[in-house]
Amino acid sequence: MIKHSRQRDAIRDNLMNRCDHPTAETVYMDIKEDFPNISLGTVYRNLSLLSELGEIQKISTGAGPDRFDGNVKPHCHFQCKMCYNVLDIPFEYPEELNAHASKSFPGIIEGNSIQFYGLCPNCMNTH
Amino acid sequence: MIKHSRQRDAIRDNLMNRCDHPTAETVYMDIKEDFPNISLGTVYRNLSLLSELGEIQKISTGAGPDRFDGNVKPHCHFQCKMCYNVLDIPFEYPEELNAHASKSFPGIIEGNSIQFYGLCPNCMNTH
DNA sequence: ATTGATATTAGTAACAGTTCCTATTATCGA
DNA sequence: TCGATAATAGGAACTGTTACTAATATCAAT
Repeated sequence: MIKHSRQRDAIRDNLMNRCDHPTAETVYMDIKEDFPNISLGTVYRNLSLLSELGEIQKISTGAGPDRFDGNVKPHCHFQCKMCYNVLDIPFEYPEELNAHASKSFPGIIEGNSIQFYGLCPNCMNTH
Repeated sequence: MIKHSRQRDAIRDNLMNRCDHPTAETVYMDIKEDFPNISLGTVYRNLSLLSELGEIQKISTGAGPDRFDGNVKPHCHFQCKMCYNVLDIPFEYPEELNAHASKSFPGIIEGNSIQFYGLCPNCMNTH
């Protein structure tokens, strides 16, 4: 049974009201302004819970800490190899991928994640 | 300037002669049979170097340690949510993805990775 | 073959990110 | 208001990985 908690609300709200892809640490620093005593463990615990519940999305990039996304609509991400920033790729998501892959795979495919990498617009211009 | 090393050869060979997606730890344990004194740091260093050189591929899954793949041809991976094993998805890789994404993204897209998740054939049957 | 410059190593310490533990506090149905 | 228990703060512990250092291996020039 899940009980309500003000901290969890704040974490959810923080993610819903931003368009970037913050780390747990970033969310933690932000929420500290309203909850000076909030613990980093609480942030991690609730980010995990919320992503299990499907209210947010966890993005593991392989470079640096995990990111989180309040937008759970399927979409692709891009990580810059230079600044490690994560951006959305705004193109039509290939919805048929799961079905396509299932044909050649004898297990159960529940979902997928597509990530691009390269140079972000910012780093592209300054180097 | 890169100098030859027997340890690096053994690491490369190990990855080339297997079809799974071992972790650094697994490679380390395997190679210990031929190089009892090899250090885990050496394995990590060479796996990084080899993947920078494009001789092998690094797979970051977001669940558990990184995996490595001696097959550098573009292909998709699947990770089981239950046993965390990583498998290949043997379907035609959507080569046009990068070009497609580039149209709607003002940075430079160098590559992508597609990962599926769900239940592997093994876990599907035993649960 | 010997030498010298330096890339690489083994071993270990340090580090980053995350999870776990425990006593205390907040939530919420009865 | 009370009682059961979910959630918390704070910090310790853990996992995967990288960094450090003295010793060793490689290899081009002699």
